[in-house]
Amino acid sequence: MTTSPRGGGKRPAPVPRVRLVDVAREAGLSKTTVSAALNGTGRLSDAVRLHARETARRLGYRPNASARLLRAGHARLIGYAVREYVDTPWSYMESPYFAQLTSASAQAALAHGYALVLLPTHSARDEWADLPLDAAVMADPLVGDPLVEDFLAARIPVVSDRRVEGRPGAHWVDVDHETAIRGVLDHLEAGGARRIGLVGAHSTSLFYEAGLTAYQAWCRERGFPPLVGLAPHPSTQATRAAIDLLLASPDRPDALFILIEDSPLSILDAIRAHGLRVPEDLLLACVSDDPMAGRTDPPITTLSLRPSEIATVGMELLINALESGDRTPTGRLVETRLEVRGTSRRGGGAEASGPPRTG
Amino acid sequence: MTTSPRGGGKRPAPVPRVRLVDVAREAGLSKTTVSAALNGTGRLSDAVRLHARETARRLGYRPNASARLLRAGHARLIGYAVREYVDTPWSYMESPYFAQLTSASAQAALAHGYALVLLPTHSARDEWADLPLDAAVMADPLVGDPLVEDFLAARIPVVSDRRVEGRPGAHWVDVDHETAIRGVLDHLEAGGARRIGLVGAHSTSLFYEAGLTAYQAWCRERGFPPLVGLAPHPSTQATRAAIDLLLASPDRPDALFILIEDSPLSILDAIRAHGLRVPEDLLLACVSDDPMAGRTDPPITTLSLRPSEIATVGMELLINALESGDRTPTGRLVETRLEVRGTSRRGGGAEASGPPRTG
DNA sequence: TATTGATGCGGGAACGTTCCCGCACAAGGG
DNA sequence: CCCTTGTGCGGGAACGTTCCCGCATCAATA
Repeated sequence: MTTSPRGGGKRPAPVPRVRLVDVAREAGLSKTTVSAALNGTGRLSDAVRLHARETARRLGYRPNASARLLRAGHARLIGYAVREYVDTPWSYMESPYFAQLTSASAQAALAHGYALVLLPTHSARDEWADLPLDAAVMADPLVGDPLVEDFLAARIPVVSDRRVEGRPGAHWVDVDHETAIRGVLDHLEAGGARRIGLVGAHSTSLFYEAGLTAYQAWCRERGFPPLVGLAPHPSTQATRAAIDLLLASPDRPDALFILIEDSPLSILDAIRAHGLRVPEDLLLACVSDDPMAGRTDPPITTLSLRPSEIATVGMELLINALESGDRTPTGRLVETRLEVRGTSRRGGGAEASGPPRTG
Repeated sequence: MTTSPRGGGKRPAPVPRVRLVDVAREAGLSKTTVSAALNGTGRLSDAVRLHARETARRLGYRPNASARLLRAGHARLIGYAVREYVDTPWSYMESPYFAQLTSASAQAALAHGYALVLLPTHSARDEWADLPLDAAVMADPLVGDPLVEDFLAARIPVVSDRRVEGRPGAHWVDVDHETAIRGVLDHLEAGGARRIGLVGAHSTSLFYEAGLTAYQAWCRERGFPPLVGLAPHPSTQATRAAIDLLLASPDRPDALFILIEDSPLSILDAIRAHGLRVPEDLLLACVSDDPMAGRTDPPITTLSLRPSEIATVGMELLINALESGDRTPTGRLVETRLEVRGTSRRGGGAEASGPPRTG
């Protein structure tokens, strides 16, 4: 249904936009003078400046953004794409990590006077070639990501939230996976766990690989058995299946560390379906940035990857590189944060010391 | 070997971009010809077209987006701002409704060849005046929203997800609140409820007002007592307090309809804290687009506002208006969807008929 | 041979802005 | 009275692209 207050429409009437030169003519000035008056530049008498501004206001003049851009040589526009969910292009907003990364990126960009453009996951060159992008944020890039290659080839600086080799124009921010993982494992061990199961996923993402490697090294050092459940992909169903597999095993873990950022509720459900109590029968820690994790019963101990922090730092790096014109790659590590909550504390006592930090 | 035309600087090496004219010179052609060759336009021999393309490829030519925009007169860029959360500028991604609205908007825009630019909630004119925006999406605009006014004044068409009066360039998509609310209430009544409590919020959003009005009218018709719990603002804490108030009352409701999109888990918790079983002691229906609602125990009956649908239809309206140049306001209603699940079905029987639709 | 039409390519204006200049004029010092 | 310096404003080129033309050339037809 369409509300159309006036049925009989004439031509679309392509109202010509009022340009700088229109204002100039109306004011009896040159466009140079009007431009200077509006921008607060140049040497002008107050009378002329005021007159120009008043005329512009009266005519409803709006400068043409495209023309400014062409002159300025940059658009103050930053592309943003999440590369992980290539199959399900737009579902990443459902992930708290990416939701926070996205909004924090937009916020950080705007704080520097840039705006963020949302690109689709599967973005091909022709999707953004027409966009005057100055830089790009690539969340969870693939290895040898073609999209990243495209940007670099176009000499558009890129920042990603995964460590990459130093190539000109390719910047990165990441967390110290090894330290973070070990921090969680140490914490679970301190809570009495001796058989810590790890739930990871097959993925293009480096995160799971790094996590698995660190886990195995840690187990070897401690002489603990490595108990790994691997989901074919990081989904709720697959995660649950992996958990089931671990918990159904004859030598069941006494603690679980979920590397996959999944719904906190679903994870608790999966465990309870095996008749296990948390934390009495099983300690639990999850990688998650879902605020919900703090509101479950019991609240879940989480390792936060700190997407907001990553976004802020990454944008800093990116804009630094952009405005200095320096293409030498830069990178920074940000600290993860271990939020110790009920699922990893037996007896519900106060936590040992302040929230341990890793990194 | 190219003769470096501009910038004989020893500074950070501002590598001169290769322009169309550079390709033309290298290929021994005119820029007109090269342009036509690359764009697949004009009348050119295959030999020349190939040669031009090859030369462009060899030199790594990338067309300047800003220049194209200036020529084309439009940027194919659409602004996007969520106006509801003015106080907490970027937190809207945590709401499934807005998360879905955002990603669906970006997706729909791209399907039409447009890209979405994320604007901050509190966006002032100077934040986007430099952006070559062709149109804008305003999610949950305020009444007489100054940002909307700015856009309209700049002759930039706007679409919002709330019904607005017909002003030139202002388009809208909305759901039929009345029908939707009544649909839920009818459903709860059919499940045996006679004392249906409503939890709403004070807000700038029309949604709560419309909901409350429809509810009160419905109760009057049925002769049911209106039991309303109002949260001062739509937050988890305030919602819980409102629920508590209703459930602690001596004449407790036998069903609850939560108008506020809150965490499904938190709502179930709030009810259970009163020692009530769902759906045995209390039927429950919530306005929510959180996929989690389908995975709780029992799964929650929800009224979906269908943000993806709203975004898709809205983008259609917007781009239609944009490309036709027609500023006469248009609007469309989309159907809500009532997902009947466990919390509103006593005995866990199969549902009466297919998922009732409203609208 | 002259006329027409089609084909292949290039010249140059336009898009709307900013900014480097240059010019006119006034004031002040020698 | 001339020279210098400073002030106020405008002319016009650039930014890099697209696209409307016009000018050749050549084949086909009268």
